[in-house]
Amino acid sequence: MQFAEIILPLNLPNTLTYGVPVEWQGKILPGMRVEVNLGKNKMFAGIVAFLHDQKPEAYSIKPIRNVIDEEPVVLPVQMQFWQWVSQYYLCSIGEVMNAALPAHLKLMSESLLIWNELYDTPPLDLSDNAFIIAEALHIRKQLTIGEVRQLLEGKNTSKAINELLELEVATVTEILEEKYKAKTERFVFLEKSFEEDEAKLSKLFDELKKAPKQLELLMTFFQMKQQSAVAVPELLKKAKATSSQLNTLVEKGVLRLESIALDRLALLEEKKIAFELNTHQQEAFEKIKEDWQKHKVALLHGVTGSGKTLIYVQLIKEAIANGKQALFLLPEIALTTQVVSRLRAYFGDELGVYHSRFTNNERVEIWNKVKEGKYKAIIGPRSAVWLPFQHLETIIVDEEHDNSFKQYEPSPRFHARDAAIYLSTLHDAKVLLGSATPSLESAYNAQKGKYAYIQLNKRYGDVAMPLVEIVSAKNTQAALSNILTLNLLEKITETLALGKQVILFQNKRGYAPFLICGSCGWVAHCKYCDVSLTYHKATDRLHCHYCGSQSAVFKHCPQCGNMKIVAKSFGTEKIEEELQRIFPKVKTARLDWDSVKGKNKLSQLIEDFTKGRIDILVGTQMVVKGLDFENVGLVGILSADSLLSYPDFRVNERGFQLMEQVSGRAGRADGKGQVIIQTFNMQHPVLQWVKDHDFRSFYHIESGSRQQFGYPPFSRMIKLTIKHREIKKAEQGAQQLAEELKKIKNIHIQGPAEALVSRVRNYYIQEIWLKLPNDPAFLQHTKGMIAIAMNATMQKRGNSALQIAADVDPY
DNA sequence: AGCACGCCGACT
DNA sequence: GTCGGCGTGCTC
Repeated sequence: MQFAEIILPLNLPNTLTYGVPVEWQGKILPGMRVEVNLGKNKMFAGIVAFLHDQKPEAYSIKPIRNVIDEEPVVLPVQMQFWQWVSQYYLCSIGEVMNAALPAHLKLMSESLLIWNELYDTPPLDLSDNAFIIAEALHIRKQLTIGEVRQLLEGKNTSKAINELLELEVATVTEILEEKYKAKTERFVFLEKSFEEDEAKLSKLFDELKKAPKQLELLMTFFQMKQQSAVAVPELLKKAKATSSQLNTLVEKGVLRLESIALDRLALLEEKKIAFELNTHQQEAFEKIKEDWQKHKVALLHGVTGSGKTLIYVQLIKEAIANGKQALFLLPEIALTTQVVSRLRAYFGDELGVYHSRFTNNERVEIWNKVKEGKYKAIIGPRSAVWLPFQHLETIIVDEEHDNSFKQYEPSPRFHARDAAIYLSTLHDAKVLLGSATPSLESAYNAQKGKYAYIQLNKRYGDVAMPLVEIVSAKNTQAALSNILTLNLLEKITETLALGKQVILFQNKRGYAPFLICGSCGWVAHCKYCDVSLTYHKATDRLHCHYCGSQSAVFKHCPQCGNMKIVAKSFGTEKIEEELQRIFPKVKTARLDWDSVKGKNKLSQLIEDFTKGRIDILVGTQMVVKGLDFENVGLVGILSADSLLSYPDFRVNERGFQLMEQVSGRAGRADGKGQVIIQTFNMQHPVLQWVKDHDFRSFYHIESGSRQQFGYPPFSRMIKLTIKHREIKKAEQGAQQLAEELKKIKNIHIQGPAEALVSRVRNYYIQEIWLKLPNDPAFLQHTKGMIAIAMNATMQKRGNSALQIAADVDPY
């Protein structure tokens, strides 16, 4: 008897063992999807991890019901990759499968209610709900549980269904259906007999003289056939015919219809643009190639606007020329911009894009095209690491420092850059990390000689770096604005007069991030989370930025009854309002999570700004990432202090990266860009580094203090989050986990303690931070021990509702 | 994820 | 007295 270890898309501690029926032996391969039963009556599509012949004794074995795929959908290399992610990031293999496979390749059975044909009409002695279902069932013959739920609006479905089952009005079965549907179109062909027999054909024409419409249809068909395959809708349109006329010809045995699968991703035109690297780019390109002889990973440190993209393009071209594949990772937001169309122009159909905006069917097709090698290169965000590459030669991670490469929720909490570096070892590929402001880790690895280091410090066309001015946030005039300093207002006026655009950056959305009672100091808080509420003028309500809940604005202070409730601090909404007041004729717009919620809002906004239909753009983080605007003369950072004063060891790194990136938005074309940074703390070292564009000083000072306090990259960190609906249970669970962890040698345990936001969506949150020595062999072993400690805590009595999550490298 | 088992509250 | 709420444990 042969057995198969099956991965299911569930958070199970291990694979499950199923029996391989004799008829499938030798036909089942690892990576194929198989249909299996789980529990009483559910069916799943699981992935075969591996086959063996050791009969498990502890439980009875169910057989594999069916083999879904003819060849593996997941390649052996990917399976190794999944395994690594699961071990490294302390999550189950099922969670990895869930993240990695496109939704339409993951199947779970649905219960289907079927009408009992012995009944002519629904019986009358049913309860109201059961009768509603029975009526629908009588007409439709079958309904899924989801459809029943819709019918009853979610109320008491199981009770009503049980009633129908007991009276045998309906029966229930489980169905497992393939979710991916190929897009098809019907094409028209001439029947063989006519094709070979000219006499028969001319006889037909004679006959059809009596049916001029059919004749015309047939003539049009012959005409179109000369050019290409004839699709039904086009034929009908061109011949001005109806489908019944076409059907008559089909019934007469003249024409034949055939459904053919279409490629959803086919490009309309394919032309590839040629390009040349400039001297600096060419030098950098050659150095990368040379360094890759000795190092697997190279760090390309190139200032904003130095033309890194063309170097990437050249590297990808080479990989393709060598018959291999390339992966180009970018922060999600950058994909919405010009980069994709630029790359498409270079690579045409050989480049695939992997996007959150593709439909589930399209994602399956992208998956297949990568697996079949039809796509030679893929550009995508962090999720693109999951694609089934056959043989990668080159991986590029642009904006390598960007924290959107890290997934926080749900598990697997992986970092796409680090995962991609591991993936490269599986393919024996090379990695290029690119950034204007490298992460401290990568810079450290470069300095230690683990990574090669290539610098590109000339902006394209020798454009100068923007001039940064640090101004005191106190320099305001109450009559004008409390937020915008006189310096900034003056510069805005100047810039607009020159016909240039302005970007203002503020890291808070909404109108006022605090609503505080001017009398007793009471602050409006969320009912479900331990955070203050933000006032949004657009909705005239208070919003929680953690759980998304909204509530009405307070007219009186609930604590002291005073009416003097004032807004504290300021968000993007408020800034835009002030701008409109001060510059009534100027066109302003807002770029933040609220303003681009709609489907095409973001690309519309970007286009409007690029085309000069907007003069001043106010935004959060979103304005920083990958947006490439030519005509921006001034960038204002309104509140540097909020970027430099939150409790995290990476605050300086984040602040430096962010401000340096924002500054890079200024003066990309002519180099006369200006940056104004408003602050209450003019002497802050990070501001000086930004002013001088001084990455070296930032690196030396910051890495010195990291070493002194034993923070990464001089150690590794794991954050354990413990959640429970009851505060006592959360605290107890965290305490128990800490006790388990104390058994592990050589780890430093911090906590447990309340999380910074100690309650979200009514769950109380405790945290334990672990510091581990930075030694790969030790880490692997210790992570295993941590996983054991987590499981031991979960399995303690009364802890089943406790949620414990590990976040490895939580940054 | 779903489903069965089991223990406490509000109803016939 | 029972029906059914959800917390708990398990799925090869």
